[in-house]
Amino acid sequence: MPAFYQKVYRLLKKVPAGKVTTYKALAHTLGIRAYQAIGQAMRNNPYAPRIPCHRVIKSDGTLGGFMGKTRGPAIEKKKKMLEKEGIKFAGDKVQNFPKTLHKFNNNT
DNA sequence: AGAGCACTGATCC
DNA sequence: GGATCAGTGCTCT
Repeated sequence: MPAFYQKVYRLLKKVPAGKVTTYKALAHTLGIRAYQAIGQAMRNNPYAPRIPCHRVIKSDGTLGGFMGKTRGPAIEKKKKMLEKEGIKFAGDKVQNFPKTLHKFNNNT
């Protein structure tokens, strides 16, 4: 797979449970501004269960879209799953978003 | 070479 | 405040 994907997955695996990250953060950590490229990596997601793609949300605090549908029943399940991890939601958004947001470490 | 993407920021209304 | 347009960088066909 492309090195770019590996970077995304590796960073994503660094995200602990009970926390989430955003496409913007991932892209910025990778040193790019193409947030959409992150989405493509998620869509491929060869490590589905290993890669917590559901922990990746939009910078707005909303989950955005996961299963190809921006608003579907699937995303609601993901939301519940995140809640079980300790993440709280304020309606359709994440509570304590900046606190729930995981920060990546540039120095590896 | 061309189109696309699970986004984001800016502009228009 | 909500919806649409444009931009972005990388990938696939």
